[in-house]
Amino acid sequence: MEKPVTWRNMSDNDKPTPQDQRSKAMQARIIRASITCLDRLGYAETTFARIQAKAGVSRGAITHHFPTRQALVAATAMELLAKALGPVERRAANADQPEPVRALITRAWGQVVNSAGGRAMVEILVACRTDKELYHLLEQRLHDWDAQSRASINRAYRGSGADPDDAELLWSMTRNFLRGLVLHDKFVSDPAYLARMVDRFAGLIETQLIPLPAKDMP
Amino acid sequence: MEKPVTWRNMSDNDKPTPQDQRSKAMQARIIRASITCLDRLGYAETTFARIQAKAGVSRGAITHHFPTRQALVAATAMELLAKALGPVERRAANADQPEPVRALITRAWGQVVNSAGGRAMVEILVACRTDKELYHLLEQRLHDWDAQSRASINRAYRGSGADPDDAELLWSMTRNFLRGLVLHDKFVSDPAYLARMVDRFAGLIETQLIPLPAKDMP
DNA sequence: CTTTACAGACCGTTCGTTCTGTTTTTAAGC
DNA sequence: GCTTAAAAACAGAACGAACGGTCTGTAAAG
Repeated sequence: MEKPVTWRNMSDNDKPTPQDQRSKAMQARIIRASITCLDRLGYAETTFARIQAKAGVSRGAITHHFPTRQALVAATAMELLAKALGPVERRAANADQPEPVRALITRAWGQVVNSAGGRAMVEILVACRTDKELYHLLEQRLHDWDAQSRASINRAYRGSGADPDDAELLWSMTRNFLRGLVLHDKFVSDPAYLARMVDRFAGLIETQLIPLPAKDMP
Repeated sequence: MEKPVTWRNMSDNDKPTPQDQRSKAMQARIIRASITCLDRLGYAETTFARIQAKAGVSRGAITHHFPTRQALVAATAMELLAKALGPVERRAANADQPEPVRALITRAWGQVVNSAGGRAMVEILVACRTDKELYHLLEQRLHDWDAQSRASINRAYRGSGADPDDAELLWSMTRNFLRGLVLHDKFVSDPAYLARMVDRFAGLIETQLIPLPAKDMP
């Protein structure tokens, strides 16, 4: 009752005990079901009962690891954020310079935003707008993630705009644009139109966001 | 009990009867409260009880005009969509040619998307993703509105891209970008960053979307 | 023997919807 | 115009379902 330690302190380099492994596996299982529910049912319908059924675990298992619904969704968001940094930190195949901007944007769309996890993240962000308790749990992490994402871009690209932080500005715009596409889907009857929007947008950003040669990277 | 005729047939040019006026006023009052609730509480917390309290009307009044929650939100969406076409169809002050693109985008952001109605619309679009009943009520209207919005842009601007429908593609991208900003707010600590994103984006679109002289308009 | 990991019953609240009344407007017969 | 019956516009009680959170009990790990 004292404190529901959702994440054990792993700073000391203990080997993970069997109990830790079991806990981590259970949490991962619950979070995976949470992502599916958020994507397919939305935040409001992502209830304990739904996740319980989808994950095939008991009610007690969920409430033990995540005392409130907001805590569960927050944990889900952190999991998604951790995975979402992949494309930004990826280097081009020849590693001599960063990935071309068009390829970067295309992959960010196809593999991150336009996936079950990406759509789940949109649900969480929308919920953050009105659920103060959820936002309180996530605010710091979202800001940290944003800073990390911008720093990664600054390391590998430069912007052609006036401001010195133009590269991260352009990348913030790109993330924002791709996220919006999840909702624009409802306006168009032809899904291919979204791909055209991505392509046209990538063409615009491509002229502004220039890959830095590897030797110029800090 | 037969059919809850929410909208009376006004195709014939009768003068609106007192009862119609009263109905319309009540519906507007409920919808106004619905917009406020959607903006401040989100779709999930926009309940009959909340709207009832905010609008100061009885439960029966709401259920009489809107038999289900989805019907109420759908009516709210139609109201918002009707208002949202304003900036697109507006002409420049001198009327010799359409409004400059930068001014158009700035106004679309400040007066449409980044307003209580704009944020409410984002909530509705997100809800459409997972609420099939709501989406069924709105799908056709959303597609029609999309076509109307694109047609308005095509009438007053031309795109500099390869495709003949480049203008409407660029405008779809702009709408999508501005909508996403409502959520990007949660990532940044400084709200002014959103304004910078709008400005940078407007600068990009400005080079691609060219106002047509009035004489060239159909 | 204590603590953690789970299991599942339980509870007060709130939800959307349905329903039965009451008042106001409309339409019809005269 | 006046009377009157039907219909529409509300008002508000009632209901079952489902929600999040809590609480007690059991097995496994430390």
